Amino acid sequence: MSDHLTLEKQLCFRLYSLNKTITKLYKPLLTKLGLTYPQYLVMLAMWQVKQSVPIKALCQQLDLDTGTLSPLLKRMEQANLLRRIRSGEDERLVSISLTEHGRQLKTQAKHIPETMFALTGLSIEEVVNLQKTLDKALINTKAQLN
Amino acid sequence: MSDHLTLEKQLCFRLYSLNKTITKLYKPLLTKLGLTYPQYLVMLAMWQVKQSVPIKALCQQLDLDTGTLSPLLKRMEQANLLRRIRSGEDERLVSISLTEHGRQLKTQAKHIPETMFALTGLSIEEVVNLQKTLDKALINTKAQLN
DNA sequence: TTTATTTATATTGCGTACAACTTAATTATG
DNA sequence: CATAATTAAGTTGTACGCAATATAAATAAA
Repeated sequence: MSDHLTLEKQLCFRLYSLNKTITKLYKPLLTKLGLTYPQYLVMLAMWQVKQSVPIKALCQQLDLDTGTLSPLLKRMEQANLLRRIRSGEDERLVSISLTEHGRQLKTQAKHIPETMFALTGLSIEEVVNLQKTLDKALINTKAQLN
Repeated sequence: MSDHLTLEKQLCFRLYSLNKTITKLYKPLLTKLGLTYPQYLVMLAMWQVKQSVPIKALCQQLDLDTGTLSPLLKRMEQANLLRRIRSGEDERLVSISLTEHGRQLKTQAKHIPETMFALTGLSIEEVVNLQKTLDKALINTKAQLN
């Protein structure tokens, strides 16, 4: 009877649309730091560790494959954000470490989470609840991926 | 004190990640119909109308610009999903209408919304609530886009 | 009614995103 | 030990997504 094949009823379209809109809001903030949004995600991952990280670990953490990360990291190395060093022990491994410039960028990025939170116009409760639901959906959907 | 610059705390990373995961879950369903996810969104929009739709209207509805839609629609025309017809009244306008094949695909797509809902593993209440929060965030963030 | 501005679409260039494939190194097996 | 299987990165090809630009048509202004 009722038609579910409409844009308005699609949860996934909202997700797709909000993701794009938020990325656009990040843009002016990240451009100041010379980063794109996926590059910012790499920086978030790297700022959390003191040592170098193998590319494989970044792939898993960011849920990106090497087809995306390899050229992305190459561009970030050219931008002097990080270095790629092939491991001596296992010549297959390439580890990423931040440059001094990459580490220092963290200071300039400190305000971004609060700024973005404000731009969503959601209350803390709404965000916490949203996180919870998204986490549940993430766990469930990832489990379906084969 | 507490570091907000971590992947785990990022609402936006969850959004980004879930959006990608869901797109991957759509893939096998849509490949059967010869569609990509953005192409499926175009079909959802077109299935709701009987007549032709100007590209401008699609851009607004899908929140995509012509740099994305122009080549996408060209590929869909080549796949015999739709036709692009330049308006006689206003030669600038190009209107999109589905081919017979494009219209008939709707039947094969009918099950997709329910299938995808099941894959999220969320309850109806959770989805309704999620929709509500996403809508609120969408309205707020779009208002910030100048 | 010429000229300027606006509007609709298309094109170019860059950066993801991912499937499929390649290459080189390590580990497992016979 | 030699070979097969596995693993980590990188490469190739296709499709977005968008900023910036181009083009052509319609409207507004002078």
